Amino acid sequence: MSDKDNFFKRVYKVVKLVPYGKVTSYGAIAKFLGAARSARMVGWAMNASHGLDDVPAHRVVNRVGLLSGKHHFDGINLMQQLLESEGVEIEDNKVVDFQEHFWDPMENIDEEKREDY
DNA sequence: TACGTGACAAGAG
DNA sequence: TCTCTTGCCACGT
Repeated sequence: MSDKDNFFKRVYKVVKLVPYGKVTSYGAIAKFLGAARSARMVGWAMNASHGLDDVPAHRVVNRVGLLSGKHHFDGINLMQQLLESEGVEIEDNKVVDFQEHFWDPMENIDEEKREDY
């Protein structure tokens, strides 16, 4: 399964699982995919996800909750607006109460399903 | 074919 | 505690 799908597609699968009103980090996704030190690749995957309507890239932020990818959205505030519409407060390009909104794939995707990634 | 780039994270000093 | 350096690897030129 994962052999056929490239790293990007695996990233997309995880991002799609992020629930409404929640956010996760590049590192968390990278770690989940077994490439903890390849968080940069997750960023690349997000960059390549433009045009893919079903990939909620706005729910992916860096480890401190910073919206480091906002400039890659059509509008500078689009990412913020999308998150706020989901109930996630943003202040200074940063997620307020990041810990409260953080969704960790390592803890929310059961092991059996992980093998599918 | 080869090299530089990149929306990050973690460890070392 | 803060800053710098290294690791990672697919994609574009």
